[in-house]
Amino acid sequence: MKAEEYSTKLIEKGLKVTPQRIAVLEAIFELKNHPTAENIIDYIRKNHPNISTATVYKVLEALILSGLIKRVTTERDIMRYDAKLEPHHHLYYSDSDKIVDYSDEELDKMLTDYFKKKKISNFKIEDLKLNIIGKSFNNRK
Amino acid sequence: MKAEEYSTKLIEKGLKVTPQRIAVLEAIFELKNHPTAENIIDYIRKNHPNISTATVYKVLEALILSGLIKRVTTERDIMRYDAKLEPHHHLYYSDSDKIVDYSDEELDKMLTDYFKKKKISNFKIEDLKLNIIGKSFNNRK
DNA sequence: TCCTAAAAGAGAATTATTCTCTCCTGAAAG
DNA sequence: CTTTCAGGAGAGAATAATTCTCTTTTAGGA
Repeated sequence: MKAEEYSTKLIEKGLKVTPQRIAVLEAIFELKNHPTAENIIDYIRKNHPNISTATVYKVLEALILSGLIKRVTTERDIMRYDAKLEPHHHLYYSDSDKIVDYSDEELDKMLTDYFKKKKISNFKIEDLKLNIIGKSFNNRK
Repeated sequence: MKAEEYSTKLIEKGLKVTPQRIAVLEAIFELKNHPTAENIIDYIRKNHPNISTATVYKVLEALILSGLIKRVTTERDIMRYDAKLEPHHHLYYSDSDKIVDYSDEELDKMLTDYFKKKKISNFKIEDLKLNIIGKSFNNRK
């Protein structure tokens, strides 16, 4: 994706366009495996050595508030980020820190249908995310 | 639950029984809303003022490894713990930090049936956890 | 009762994240 | 064209959660 496209995304959300914001957006879109803030900072510093960690954290916060990125839930005390906005679920590898996107419209339909019938008392569902925990068959990660 | 029962749990897992371990176990079982380490430490200190934070963290780690408790996934950088071992899902309140257990055998059956038919390539499923995000209808939390 | 490995304890160290305060920039107003 | 002003960026300190290191204590079997 080109810098111009990242600018467009920012403008659409009413955010000011700055080189740092483009760099953070680019990092999240390029890095696979749902990067941590540290991964993002390392990636950006290759081309942009002077960016401050505080700036990256502030940009991440702004991007989340605007809805351009999301946080991924984990069991660890490190936050991870996700550039994919379409509804999707995650495969959590129990033998590594790998997290892989899993999209499945049939599953989504089944789940929404299920909760259309089966209400949870005093709870209005906004989103459903299935965490699929497991590992690959072969030994290589 | 009585101290004796916590001892039994520890012994069953081959863990040494100590007052600190019983206190941590008791805290997690008594505290609702999936406590943080801080919640647990505060609770224990009421009866056991000298316990060190490092001990609590070490006990939590040991309990997780033995399978007596679990960590709950969150989007935050604070770890939370869960004493409930039966398969269950969680309701995440989007307007507070509340996390509530949600058990639903019918849902579990539907999901396992679904993934019995629909395999994910090169992935062996070990567990399925649905994160249900939403909020209560009324304003009170 | 004694012995030994495991556990607890204290406090420092580490790590991730957030805060504070200042400076800069770019658009808008005059 | 200059001034103003608000939002953003930056640096470094501060904070908060967790982990580590080293020493002392203890549980539980011999």
